[in-house]
Amino acid sequence: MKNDSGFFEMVYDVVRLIPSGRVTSYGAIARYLGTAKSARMVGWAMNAAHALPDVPAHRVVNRVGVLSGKNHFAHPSRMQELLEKEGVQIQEDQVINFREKFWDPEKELSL
DNA sequence: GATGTGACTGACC
DNA sequence: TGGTCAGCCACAT
Repeated sequence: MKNDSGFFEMVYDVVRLIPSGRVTSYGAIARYLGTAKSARMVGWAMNAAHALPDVPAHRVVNRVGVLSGKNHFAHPSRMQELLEKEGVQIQEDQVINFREKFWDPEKELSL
């Protein structure tokens, strides 16, 4: 990963590595990429990731586990649907046991 | 080339 | 304990 193709590509690579049934935060990805203070950019990248088929943007939520970006999907309920299908329980647009489901690239990829 | 905006986060009051 | 403010960087206009 970490293609020099661009910031977005790096983001996509990380997001693609998120295992099913797990979720991560924009900040975690940003930090992994070295742009911790630019978590917004990750969100921005996700917006563009919308065009890509293999980028599970629904597994990316904000730091408290809220589906902040669900509104950007074709159907807002789609994000929750996909997550629940993968075993992630959602309530009030928020991931239940977010701490348990949380997938930290820095930790999981052991770098 | 300057200005505005955003799927966030951490710090401060 | 909870709401508000500012920073941050890439992309579009």
